[in-house]
Amino acid sequence: MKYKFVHSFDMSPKEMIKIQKQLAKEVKLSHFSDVPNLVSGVDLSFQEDEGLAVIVTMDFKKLSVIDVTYAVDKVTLPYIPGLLAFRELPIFLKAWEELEIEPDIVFFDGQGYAHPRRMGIATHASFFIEKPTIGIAKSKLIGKYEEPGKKKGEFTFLYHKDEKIGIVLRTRDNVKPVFVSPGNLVDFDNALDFTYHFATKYKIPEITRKAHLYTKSLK
DNA sequence: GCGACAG
DNA sequence: ATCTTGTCGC
Repeated sequence: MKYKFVHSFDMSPKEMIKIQKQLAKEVKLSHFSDVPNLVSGVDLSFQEDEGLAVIVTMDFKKLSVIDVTYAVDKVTLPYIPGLLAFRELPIFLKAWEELEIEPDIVFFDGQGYAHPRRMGIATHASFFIEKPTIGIAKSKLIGKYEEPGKKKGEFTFLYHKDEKIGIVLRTRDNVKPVFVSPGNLVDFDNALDFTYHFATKYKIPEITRKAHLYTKSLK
């Protein structure tokens, strides 16, 4: 991978923020014009000081699971809003090394561009795996938005300091929306289209939902 | 100073 | 994220 991960335990929050600001300069919200073939969804679960990361790979068109990979490791950092990537990426990257498949896009459970420094976990991860990424969060971290219509498919944009940073998407009728944002190497249209493609009958799009289901059953 | 705050 | 039963609503 292009970037080496600096272990979080010998870093202070200030140093982590410095790294985020540096990486943020390299974010490219460019359009991904191909139709994805294989995509992966990532989710983690924790117990005590151990974390489990699961990567589920699906066929984009068939919406079928074709591979499940995971890794377990000790966690060294507590959850700190804005610094989630430093807590979860080390374990994810361990699982990523086990992956024998090359997905076209990788979805994360959390924010992408919709972050104080535009470096949510999905965006941050892209610099290590060098793949387009998208963030699907169950709640927002920052920003303001108008409530989207109550029907599935309706959406509004999330803004921060007058800049569009994400999409508030209704994936089911009368159910709280999810917060979608491009991670890196995809644009807002891609993030919305690709995520909505996985909005079947549940609030959480199938790609991340499947990962979450495996994360629970594997422990 | 106060409120907000991904997982 | 995690700890957890019943319960309201489509």
